[in-house]
Amino acid sequence: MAYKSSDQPAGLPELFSDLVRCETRLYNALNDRLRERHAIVTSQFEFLRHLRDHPGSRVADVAAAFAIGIGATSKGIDRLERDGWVARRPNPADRRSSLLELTGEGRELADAAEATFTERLTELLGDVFGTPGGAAVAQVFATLRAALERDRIGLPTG
Amino acid sequence: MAYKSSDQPAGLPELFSDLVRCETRLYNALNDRLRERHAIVTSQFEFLRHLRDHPGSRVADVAAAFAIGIGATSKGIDRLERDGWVARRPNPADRRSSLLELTGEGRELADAAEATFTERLTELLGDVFGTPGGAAVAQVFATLRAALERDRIGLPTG
DNA sequence: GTACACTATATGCCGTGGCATATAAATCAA
DNA sequence: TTGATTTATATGCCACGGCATATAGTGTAC
Repeated sequence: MAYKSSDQPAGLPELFSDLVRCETRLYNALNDRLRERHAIVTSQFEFLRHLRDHPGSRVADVAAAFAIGIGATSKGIDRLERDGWVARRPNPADRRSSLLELTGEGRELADAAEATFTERLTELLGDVFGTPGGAAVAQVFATLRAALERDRIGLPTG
Repeated sequence: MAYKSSDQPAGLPELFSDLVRCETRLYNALNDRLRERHAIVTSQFEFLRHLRDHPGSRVADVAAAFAIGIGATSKGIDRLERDGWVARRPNPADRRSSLLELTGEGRELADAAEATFTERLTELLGDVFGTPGGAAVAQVFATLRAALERDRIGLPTG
């Protein structure tokens, strides 16, 4: 049976606070390391990694994947393009949109930054999540993410 | 034994992606509901709730609690003060700082917004976390948060 | 094929946070 | 005391995201 909103298990607000505070600090710590080694921040690394693993994405595809606005995504891609890491290719099937792909430099950066990212993340989370319990937590969030995406919850306007 | 960074359990990057994407969508969904009912967003609610529960905090205390910069915190408090929800009281022990507290309106808003917040959060997370496994996840993040705070990881500069 | 609705993206304005700096006050050394 | 150092906060500049709008291209009905 689905949870009724009249049932309010104590602990959900505390869990959300803990999640947000962990995420803030992890993001900051990853930013520090990526900035010092590669002169990019985590959000840029995530774009690069996504485009490496999903070449030919359109701006709207990227926006949907990250649950951020299309305008913000367009501007983020502008910056990566200005820095020579991403190219907009004409979309033969639809001249309103472009197909995005990494340049050679962009791919090198994505790979190098990924090593740094994974190393730092392992320092930060390995003790807590490198356990059977950690795998269970990962499963919970994969499930939650799939549900939020299926129901299109929390997408910005534009 | 602590995790060595040379061990890189597959799944940590995926877990981090899932966490960030869940958090983005949850924050957006909570923003929507709080904006429509109380004309505030989640970050403002979190400030109000914190000041309600920790009256007499200084700006630096709030910044540390949320792992954001002191400047950003000062400006956030400015806005809450401008809207009549927070007051800066002179700190008798140190005239450089102020002691923060909610006004009567601020307290009413915090309480009303908390009901909305908890209701929406329960709709969003009740099914996934209202279970014994959910309690275990909560414990993992409480532990992680405590470790990050103890080691002062991920604090912005100023 | 032309008008009309719809879609994809780019752009402008605004609010907000990070970071560097300025200012005021407290603390410490002599 | 007084001068140097440190601390707490406020402020200015910049980057970035949300939202609204503009523009260009697509699809559809007739």
